[in-house]
Amino acid sequence: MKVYNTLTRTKEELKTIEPNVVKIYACGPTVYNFIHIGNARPLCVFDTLRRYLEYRGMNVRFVQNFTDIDDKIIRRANEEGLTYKQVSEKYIEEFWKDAKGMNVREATVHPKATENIDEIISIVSTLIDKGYAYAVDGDVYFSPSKFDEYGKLSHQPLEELEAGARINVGEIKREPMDFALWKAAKPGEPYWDSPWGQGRPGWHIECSAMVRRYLGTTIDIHCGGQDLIFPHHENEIAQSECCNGAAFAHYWMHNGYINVDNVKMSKSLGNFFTVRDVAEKYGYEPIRYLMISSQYRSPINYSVDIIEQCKASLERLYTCRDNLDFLLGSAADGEVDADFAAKAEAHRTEFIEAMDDDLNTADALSAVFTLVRDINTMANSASKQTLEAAAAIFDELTGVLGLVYNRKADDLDAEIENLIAQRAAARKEKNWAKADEIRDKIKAMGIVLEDTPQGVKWHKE
RNA sequence: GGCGACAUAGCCAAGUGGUAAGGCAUGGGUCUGCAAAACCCUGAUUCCCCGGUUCAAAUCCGGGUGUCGCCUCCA
Repeated sequence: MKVYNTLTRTKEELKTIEPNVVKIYACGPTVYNFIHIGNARPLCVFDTLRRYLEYRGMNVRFVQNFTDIDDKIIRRANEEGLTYKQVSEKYIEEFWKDAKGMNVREATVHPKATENIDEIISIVSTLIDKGYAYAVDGDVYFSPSKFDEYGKLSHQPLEELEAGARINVGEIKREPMDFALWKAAKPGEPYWDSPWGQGRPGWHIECSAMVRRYLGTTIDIHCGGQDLIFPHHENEIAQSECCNGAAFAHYWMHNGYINVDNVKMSKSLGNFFTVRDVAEKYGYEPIRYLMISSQYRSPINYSVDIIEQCKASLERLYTCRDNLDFLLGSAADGEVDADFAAKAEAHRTEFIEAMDDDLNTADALSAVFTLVRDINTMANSASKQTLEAAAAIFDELTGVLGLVYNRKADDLDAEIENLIAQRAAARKEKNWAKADEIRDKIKAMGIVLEDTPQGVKWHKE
C-alpha cells in the first residue's frame, strides 16, 4: 500500500517496522464538548485505514488518546460547576455515542492524558537532563532552537516560524518558540505532584508519552488533521526524538478540513455543526459516507444539499442489500453464477487497487457501486448460492469502508406487519381504495414499502 | 512576508502522458393496478485562462486568474 507522507511530501510504499504489524497513533479529541463534523473526519478516515489494513491481513495496533485535561476542559468545568473529571467523562460518553453511530470501532487502546502523568514526568525529566528543556517557576519549557531538525514536518525553518510568534505578557519563557511541557498549577486548578512542583502537563507532551508507553519509541504511522501539523505534531517530534534519540514516526498522514460555506469550520469561528445535530436529522451513516466520498486529503465542503446526496447514495447501496436478503428467502438452489463471480472478483481487485493508492476511498466506492449494478441486474433470477456470494462480497467491501449494513437488525414492528397483511388482503379483493388507504397510513408512519414479485418488503425511511 | 492545497458536467467526485470512472439530481423508456424499486437510454467535442514540450496533455513545464488553509487554541 502507498501512503502520502507529510514528512517527505510524497506517496511512499508503506513499509512497517515489524512484518505484518502496523503501529498507528491518531490524535484524539479534547473532551470538553460534543464532537463536530470536523472531528468526525479523522475518526472515519483513520478507522477506514485501520479496517483496510486489517482486511489486508495486517495486525494493527491502533492507539487513539483522549485529551482529558486542558484549559478548555477546566473552563467548561468552572462554567458548569463540575469537576474537570466530570466534564471529560461526560463527553467521552457522548463521544462514544457518536463514534459508534458512525461505525467507528474502538481502538486497541484509548489512553487518557491523566492516566499517563508518570510517563509524562519521565519524558520531561529526561528532556531537562539532556538540556533540551528548562524549568522556571514551576513551568517547564522546551527549546526548539536546540533541535536542529525542528520544522521538518511543517517544512518551515525555525526563523520563519518565529516571525509569527511572540512572548505574551506574563510568560517567562526564554525564546518565542519555546513551548510548555509542564504548567504550574494556578489556584483552584487540578494538579499533579512533580519534581517542579504541583502542576499539569502541557498539550503536546501527552501524545509523546502515550505513543511511547503504548506503542514504543518508534511507530509506523501517526495521523491527525492537517491543522495539527504545526505546532502539535512538530512539537511531538521534537520532544520524542530529543528524549528517545530515535525516529518518532515513519509516516505522517493528515486529513483535510471540513469547510462550511467554503470557510474552515472551527470551534473558535462558531460555524460548526455537531455530529449529534446532523445525525438527528439525517442519521449517522450519511456522515460517514460523506467522509469517505472524497480522498481524505482534499477539503470537503459541508452543506445540507451534500449530506442529502450522501443519504440518497447510501440508499442505493442498502436497497441493493435489502433486496438480496429478501430474495434469499425464496431463491432456488443452484451453482454460483460464473459470470457474476468473475465480475465480483474484478470489482474486488478494483477496490483493492484504489485503497492501496493512498486510501482512495472515492475510487473504491466506485467499484462498490458498479458491483451493486451487477448484483441488481442478475439478482431477480439468481440462485440462492449466487445471492449468498453477492451478499458476501457486498458485506466484505462495504465493511472495509465502515458502511455496515444492519437494517435487518431493526425490530419488526408488529403493527406494520399487520397493516401490510391487511393491505395484501384488500389488494386480493381488488379493493384499491382500501389498499391505498392502508398504504398511506403505513407511509405516514415513516415506512417505505416496496412491492416485489415475491411480496411486500418494508423499511424505515 | 514564509509554506502549502485546490480549480473536472446542475451538484458531489475519481482520473498524473494515450483520447473523460462512479454517485446524486434531470428527461425518456421497460416493468407495474397506481406508485416505488430495478434495468436501459439521456449528459463535459472537453477538464479555470494563456502560452510551451510531445505523434499524443485534464494529466508535464512556464505565466496568469480565482478559492481556501497553516505560520495563534483547533481534526
